[in-house]
Amino acid sequence: MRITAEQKTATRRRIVEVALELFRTRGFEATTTRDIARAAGIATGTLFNYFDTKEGIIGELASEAMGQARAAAVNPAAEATLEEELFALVAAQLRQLKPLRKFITPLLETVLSPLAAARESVVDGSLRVEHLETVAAIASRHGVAGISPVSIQVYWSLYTGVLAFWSADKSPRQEDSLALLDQSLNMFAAWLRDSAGEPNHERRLS
Amino acid sequence: MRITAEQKTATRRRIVEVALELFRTRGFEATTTRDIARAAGIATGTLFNYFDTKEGIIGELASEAMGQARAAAVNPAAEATLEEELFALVAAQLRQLKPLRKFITPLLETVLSPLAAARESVVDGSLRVEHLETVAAIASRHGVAGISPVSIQVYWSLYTGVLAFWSADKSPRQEDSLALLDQSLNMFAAWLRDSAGEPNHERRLS
DNA sequence: CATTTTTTATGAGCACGCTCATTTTATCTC
DNA sequence: GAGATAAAATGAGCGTGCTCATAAAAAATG
Repeated sequence: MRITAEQKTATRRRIVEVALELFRTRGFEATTTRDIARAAGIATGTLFNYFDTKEGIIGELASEAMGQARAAAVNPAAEATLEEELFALVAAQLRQLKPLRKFITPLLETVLSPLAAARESVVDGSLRVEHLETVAAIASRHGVAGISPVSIQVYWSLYTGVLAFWSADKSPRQEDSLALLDQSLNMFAAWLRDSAGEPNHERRLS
Repeated sequence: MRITAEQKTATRRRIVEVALELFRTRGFEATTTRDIARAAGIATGTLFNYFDTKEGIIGELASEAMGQARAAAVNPAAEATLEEELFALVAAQLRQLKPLRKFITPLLETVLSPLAAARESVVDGSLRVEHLETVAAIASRHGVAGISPVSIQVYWSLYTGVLAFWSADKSPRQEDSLALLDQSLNMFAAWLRDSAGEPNHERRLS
């Protein structure tokens, strides 16, 4: 790695860190990109050489947190059920994301929201893809291989619902979010098992 | 109703209609509030005497569509199941919202998204409340009275998931969205019945 | 080293949604 | 109807996220 390359990553880190500090103290909307640039000692335009959008900065933070959560949740407790493993994964995510909780809403909107699923990659959606791959891997380890696209979409609805609820959860330690997660996953796992071979009974618009 | 009051509602209608036309032809983001004002023959500032935000304009359109859907779905087919009635309601909504489908994303983000649930009423959230009341009424008519807050939240996750998917659905007549809706509601209704008296088995963060 | 080429930093400037002091128009009072 | 009061319309202007022509710095080439 060359000297300048080191400087580049150093600048990138500095941006992320001063931004986190500013977001924490003043909130996301109240922090301008000019503020961040000034605090990082660079010009406004330079900021956008490092991140495409303001949301991208939180995206980086969230991305790191997600990676750590995935690592923390590789818990091969042999007797764990599907829903227990999924619960452990998402709970780990919430724990890692906790410092970002208060101002993660804009990120959820652009990256994680169901709305981002088919959007023309305003942001690259790798967070989504990676998470769904992890989930699929866990599911197939529990004998539920090749989940149908619609099942995946159902899971995504529930998952983003939990994240959204959590980001605004007023209960002391966000235990309401954990309850929601628990129920969502129980329902989902039970349904996955039940409807394994069932035919689709579709309905039509009249 | 006085003459000027009539003029006010006329202006309001005109705004909504020219906005719809512009959104349809150029998209939501590409249409500026200045464009809308000019097309409606008023000043930019005047536009904001009628609507708080640009999204509020679609909000009005969506609100009308939702009302019509509710009216259209009061179908007292005596032998309909819970999931069938819910399906009819949401399918009617999708039908009514269809003209707005391509540019409804910003509205979903501000009003319908799970993220809006606990947000400090940036928009008034009446769409959410009204829909959940309708759902609760349908449920209690099927013997599922007093749904728990967490069940409501689960429903909301699924519902917004469907809307979001639908808004970007590439299938010819959005039949993929209907399949998702069908599966989501089947799962939800089955779970509601099963977990009627079951105790919550919560888990904790370690 | 001198020179060329490539990469990175810069900040004035753009277009946007939205505001608000001011002006215009409508309504009320006598 | 003249004057006073209230309501509505106006558009210059604000602060925002982000762009892009230009300048500075670094790397490559001989």
